[in-house]
Amino acid sequence: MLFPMRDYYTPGEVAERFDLTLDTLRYYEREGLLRRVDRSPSGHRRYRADDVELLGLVRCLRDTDMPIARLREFAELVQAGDHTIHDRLDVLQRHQDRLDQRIAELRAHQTAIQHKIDYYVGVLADNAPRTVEETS
Amino acid sequence: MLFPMRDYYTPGEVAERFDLTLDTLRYYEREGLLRRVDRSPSGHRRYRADDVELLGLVRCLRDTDMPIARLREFAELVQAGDHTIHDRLDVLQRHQDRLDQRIAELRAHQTAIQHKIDYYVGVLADNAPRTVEETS
DNA sequence: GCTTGACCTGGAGCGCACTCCAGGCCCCAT
DNA sequence: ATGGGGCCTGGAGTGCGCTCCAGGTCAAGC
Repeated sequence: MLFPMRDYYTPGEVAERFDLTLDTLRYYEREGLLRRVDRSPSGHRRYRADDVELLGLVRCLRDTDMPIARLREFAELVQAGDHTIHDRLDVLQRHQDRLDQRIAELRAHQTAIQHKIDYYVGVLADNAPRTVEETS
Repeated sequence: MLFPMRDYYTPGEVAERFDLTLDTLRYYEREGLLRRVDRSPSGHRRYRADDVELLGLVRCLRDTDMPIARLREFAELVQAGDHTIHDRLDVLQRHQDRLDQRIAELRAHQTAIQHKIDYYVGVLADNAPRTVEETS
């Protein structure tokens, strides 16, 4: 099994699972995106299953361009306890709405770029036959 | 008319049209995203219709996250003349492909986030009725 | 006992895309 | 003639999100 169910995970395991560097992992912790992670007797980090789960969500949100500052706010809600679930939902739902907008925007721009492509293709089509004639 | 057909446009007009600052406009020129723009006798920039058109495309590509460096390469192709149209098409088509990928990625993450939202909604649904009983 | 490898810390550095600033010029309206 | 607006320049500064580094600790294997 690539990522077995266990009590604790090492930094290396977690970094590999989410394709993050150790530096980024520590950076996220410093920035308050994760709670202060447990340590082994020798001081090495030990990520619990719920750290890993939160990190999965963090990764998802970062990959969809949620800024670190908002992720920190979300993480603070998570730490504050179950009574913040409504607020968390709010954060996530707003993010989804922004994502809808962003996707629509990308699509619109993509259409505009396609028009430019079509225009260029037209230019090539107008020129290519002439080139064929010239070379024949 | 908001943006009349004219020989030249002022920096202010162009900035407003594309919702860019004058600083950004100058920055783009410095970075080679536009050719060296014409000047009035007093040294003020005068954007021609084709500057404006290219800027429109630049805006589109930037808004879809094409990095400045690649935009510069594209702008160099534009300046190099009509024989680069094939290369320009290549740049644009690759960008469209990346955009397809990016949109698919955003959608996938959005689905994952939706699962989290649904989970939270479930938690609220499990708790709310109990709260109602308690308060009645 | 020594090396290797995974990890630790605090802090500096980086790349990108702007963004801001001081000091100056020209032109037009009052 | 004076004041304001719009623009000019070169260069410094900003914010974000990492990323890198030096110097150190610890545990396991040869």
